[in-house]
Amino acid sequence: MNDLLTISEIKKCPVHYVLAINDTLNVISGKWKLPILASILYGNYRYKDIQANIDKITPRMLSKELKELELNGVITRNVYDSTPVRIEYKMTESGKNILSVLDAMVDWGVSHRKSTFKHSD
Amino acid sequence: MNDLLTISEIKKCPVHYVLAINDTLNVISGKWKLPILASILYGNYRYKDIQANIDKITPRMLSKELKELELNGVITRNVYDSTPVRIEYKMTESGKNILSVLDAMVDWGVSHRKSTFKHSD
DNA sequence: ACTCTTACTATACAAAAGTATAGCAATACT
DNA sequence: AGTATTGCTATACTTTTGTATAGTAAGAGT
Repeated sequence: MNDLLTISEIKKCPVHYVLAINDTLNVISGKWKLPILASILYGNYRYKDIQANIDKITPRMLSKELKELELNGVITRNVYDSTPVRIEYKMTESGKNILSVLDAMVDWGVSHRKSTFKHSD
Repeated sequence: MNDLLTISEIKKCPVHYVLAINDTLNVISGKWKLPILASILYGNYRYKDIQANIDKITPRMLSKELKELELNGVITRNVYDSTPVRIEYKMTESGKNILSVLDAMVDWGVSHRKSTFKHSD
């Protein structure tokens, strides 16, 4: 799916590190992955709620990304036999931990902006 | 360039966090960014060296990505007036710190793989 | 004048990622 | 039978990202 080349193809960085980095990138890259994860984290578990919560996402993209996130073990999909049918997407335990990566990204991003004197954007 | 939507467009997450995350994603996403950064980190400073070091990258992509990384304040470009001309790309101090993000990604990726019992890929 | 080296740029094309718009299937309620 | 709600799928299209291949510019050496 993602055939990013990385450190391994260059020198000694262990292969499983590279795989790990690629896994992580797969989970967070793309236009809608983070918005979706954030929405679920903030308590929107149902398709309609997530859709309403994210401005301008199309149903195609939403279901595509939800499928991928489920496949990657980041969220779960549960069907409840109420009526109308209720389907809930929730973060897995492992999925929740991805916040630590986001924290690292915020930290670097903020200090990088400071040290590089960016004003606008 | 990257109009990733994120947490802010969903709820309360502070805007500068979102900008920070987007900055970070811009620096590491795409097929060649990490290989290039890794190559420079490993001591390949010159265009030819980086190119020789990364299998199958085209000159177009290499110069495109180097420009972007420079623009983003992650690497510097220095021209030395030797002959033939020598140009060196090096990580900025801030650029080097992005390793902390990669560490977080490796950590999550590895433990996620464990907890999800992935075997192959 | 020709060749070598380094560090690229130009043009055309292919593949991947995302958008727009419409419609479907299941169940219940009226 | 008709309408509403939820959770999607289908098809066609545009945009972004990456590839392939060739060529350029500047200086030194022969």
